[in-house]
Amino acid sequence: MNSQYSVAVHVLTLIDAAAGQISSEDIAGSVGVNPVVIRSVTGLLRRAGLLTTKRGVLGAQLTRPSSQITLLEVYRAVLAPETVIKMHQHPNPACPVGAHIQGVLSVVFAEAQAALEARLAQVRLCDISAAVHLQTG
Amino acid sequence: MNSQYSVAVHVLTLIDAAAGQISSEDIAGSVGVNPVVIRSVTGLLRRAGLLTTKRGVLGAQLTRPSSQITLLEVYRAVLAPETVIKMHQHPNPACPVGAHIQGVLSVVFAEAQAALEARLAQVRLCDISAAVHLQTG
DNA sequence: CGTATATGTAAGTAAAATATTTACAGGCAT
DNA sequence: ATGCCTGTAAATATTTTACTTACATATACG
Repeated sequence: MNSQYSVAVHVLTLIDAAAGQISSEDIAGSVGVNPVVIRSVTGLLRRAGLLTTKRGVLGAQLTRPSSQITLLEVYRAVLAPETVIKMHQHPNPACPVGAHIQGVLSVVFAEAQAALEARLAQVRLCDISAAVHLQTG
Repeated sequence: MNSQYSVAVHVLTLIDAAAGQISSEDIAGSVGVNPVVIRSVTGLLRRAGLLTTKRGVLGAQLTRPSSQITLLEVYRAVLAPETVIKMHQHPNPACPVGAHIQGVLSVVFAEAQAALEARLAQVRLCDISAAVHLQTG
């Protein structure tokens, strides 16, 4: 798994706090990466319908209040892996266990993934913003 | 995340089915990797107390019935990541959001991880064995 | 006792996934 | 028209993962 998901939440938190008036370069400065990385992430979030941006125009706007955006939606937006648990790729189909282990494990891993996603669905972007600003004092 | 976890479950399933009388080369043939990879995984499982092996002696034995081994124990045994969700590494401490986002996200990610692990704790090795052998017919 | 065979482990190489950077196109505003 | 911003492609670098080779160590059996 890459760090796009974590970056995406950071980006959305900044946009939420800045009320949209923030450049990809400013965001990049806070996240600690190249502005190109930020624009790549905002592109994913835009295609997922979580924010709007315009070529040539500074800023980004959330399409909904942060109280109506869950971390699961963000997870899906950045095309994070279907299952975070990785499967080995070349079991031997000539072996009874090798032939069926992937099918069995894919069910188990999907259940574990569903449990993880259900937890992410319970956290809203506004919860992240609130927690961050609490610590800011 | 690497595929050691998935391989470990496969290995344990084979040992369970073979009642211990199986070589790392045979296991490698079923898993589809080099025997060295198998011995590396059995090493982790041995150090975690899930099985015993001996230098020079063919085979591996589970230390407990497969009904008393959960997939969470296997997960921990192979030193799978503390959290499967990856965090970005260099947020800017001079920015209020950058300074606190890691602390906030680490809590959220830990909760999601706990949900995933709780699900893995509910699956026993014998459940995997049973599911595999059902499909074998 | 010594040979064959098994596991344990280190080390080196190859391949793949991530991260980073450069370059530039497209669009808006003053 | 110029400057500034976002969008995107492409190249490079870095890191992680996978795979392989080599060999040490231990046991069993003739």
